[in-house]
Amino acid sequence: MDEKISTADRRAAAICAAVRAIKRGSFLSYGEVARRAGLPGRARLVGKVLREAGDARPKLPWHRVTAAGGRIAFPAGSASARRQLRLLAREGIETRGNRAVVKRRSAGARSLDALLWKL
DNA sequence: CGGGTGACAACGT
DNA sequence: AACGTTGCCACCC
Repeated sequence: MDEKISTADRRAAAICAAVRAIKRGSFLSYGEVARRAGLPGRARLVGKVLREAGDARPKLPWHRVTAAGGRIAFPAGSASARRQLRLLAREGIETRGNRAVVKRRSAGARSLDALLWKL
């Protein structure tokens, strides 16, 4: 049975591999996972793959994948969001509201919009 | 073939 | 920090 391996399946496999490669205690954004899987620009595909993998691959560390800037992709307060936050916290990742705290490089980069808002 | 949709990202206001 | 827009790509009607 020479199963034709569709590109979709090949991509899904690459994405799962990239997710499995995320070390315990750290996390990556969808875009970054896509890039590491050799699929730059396919962040949305990562989301789709993880959603479907949820039913079939309970071992996959899906909780280590966040939206840009550590934001949790699920609606704040939803069961899924709380589940993900709990799993991250359990690995020692600091969480704040509906996000995983990203290591800051410096404190001065946000002046721009902070101004607009604040005043 | 055209339009809607989504566990996204980047940018502007 | 919070929305709205646009770009993006794979899928499904």
